[in-house]
Amino acid sequence: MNRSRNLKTTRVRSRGRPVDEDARLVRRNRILAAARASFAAEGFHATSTATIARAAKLSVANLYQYFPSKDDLVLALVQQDLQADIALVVELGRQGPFPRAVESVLHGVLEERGKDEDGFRLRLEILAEATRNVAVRRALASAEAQVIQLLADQVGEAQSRGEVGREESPETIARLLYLLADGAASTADATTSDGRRSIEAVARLIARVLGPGK
Amino acid sequence: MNRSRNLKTTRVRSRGRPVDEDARLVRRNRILAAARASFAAEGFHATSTATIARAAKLSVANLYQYFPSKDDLVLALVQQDLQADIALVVELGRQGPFPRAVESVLHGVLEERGKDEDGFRLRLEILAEATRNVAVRRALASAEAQVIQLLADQVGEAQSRGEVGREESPETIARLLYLLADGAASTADATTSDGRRSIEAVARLIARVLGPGK
DNA sequence: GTCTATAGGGGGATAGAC
DNA sequence: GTCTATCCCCCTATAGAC
Repeated sequence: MNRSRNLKTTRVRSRGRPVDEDARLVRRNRILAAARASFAAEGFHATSTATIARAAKLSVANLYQYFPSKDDLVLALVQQDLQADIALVVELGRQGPFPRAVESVLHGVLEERGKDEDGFRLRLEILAEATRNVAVRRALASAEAQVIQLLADQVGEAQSRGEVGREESPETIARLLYLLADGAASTADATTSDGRRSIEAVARLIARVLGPGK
Repeated sequence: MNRSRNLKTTRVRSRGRPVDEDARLVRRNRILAAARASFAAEGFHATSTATIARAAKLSVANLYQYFPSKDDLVLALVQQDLQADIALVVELGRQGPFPRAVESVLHGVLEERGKDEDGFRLRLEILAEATRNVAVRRALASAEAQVIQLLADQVGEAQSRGEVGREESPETIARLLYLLADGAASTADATTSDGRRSIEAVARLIARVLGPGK
């Protein structure tokens, strides 16, 4: 739609014509959403471009007008997902005064596993892919560093407010939270009620020992 | 080698002829070793049977005499690897009196990541595969339950010896250790010296808070 | 901009010779 | 028991019509 038919010139560059950028973005996001569901269901390598195109309701050739290769599509999705992870951690860390925020983080991770199963499958897929794909590895390492830094900042502020003991550095505590969240996100039986109960117990234990000096 | 040429009958069953079972086992293990390296390098789905056969120095058709399908080969490897994980955790938990054994577990996991990189890549691959392959999922859930149970037993004994406080149940503490180990095994920057240092600090923190009553 | 059709290359698995 | 040769399907990516 909105085709200009009086301009049949082959190249129309650098004179910022509209070109329906909005429609392009909408379609791009539709592809990403389809790719997300497909990759989560079958993994990056077992998912064909045809499957994604079908889910996004366009042709394979058209898909290649939006992403130059399957690898580029994978990377775009990885970056989008890592950003969501960062946002989740930050959001969770803000819930309540700090030692209890630890419980919020772990509890929130478990909640998310129920609500956004695709997100957690994708996360495992990204961890595995990072061991062999350089671009994915870089994106993951960067996101990881950001999350730990953000957590450390939150812990530092909580220490200033006297909500968390000063026996350990903010970095160490942040790392501890990250390891626990990582574990809770990967553990197979976090989908069973027994598994979730145990993880919540761990969260309470950690919150208790992190409290202000005894 | 050792071919019997006077028995050209098609089926030689149930009259337990030698049939060189030993050679068969050797070859089977050579295939598993080749598959392990190949799967770790490229992942289950991106690795072709031709790649594995080449690495094991036999033909694809011959490989199919040992494993009826690629899926069966994957599953055999998964089970072998999960057994190794269990053995590792048990071994690590035995090193030293308990609160310090926590440090041994995390330290040992980091050591292993350096020594057996293939093992850790495979572990991520297994976690991802478990989300879509029922047989792999079952094997993983079973191994996970075993590891947590073994850890809980060790913690319980340590509590009897007064090495660990009784404020928390053995199961909760075991789960905590499992989550940390899981996190340490997945975390991308556990391969950097900064990352390792932080994780060791976490281990010390946990060992300290688990010590016998204050 | 979007499509259909197809190129060009591997993939898993097996038949049949030796 | 092991191999070579091959079947048949599906993959990523592109050419060219509309």
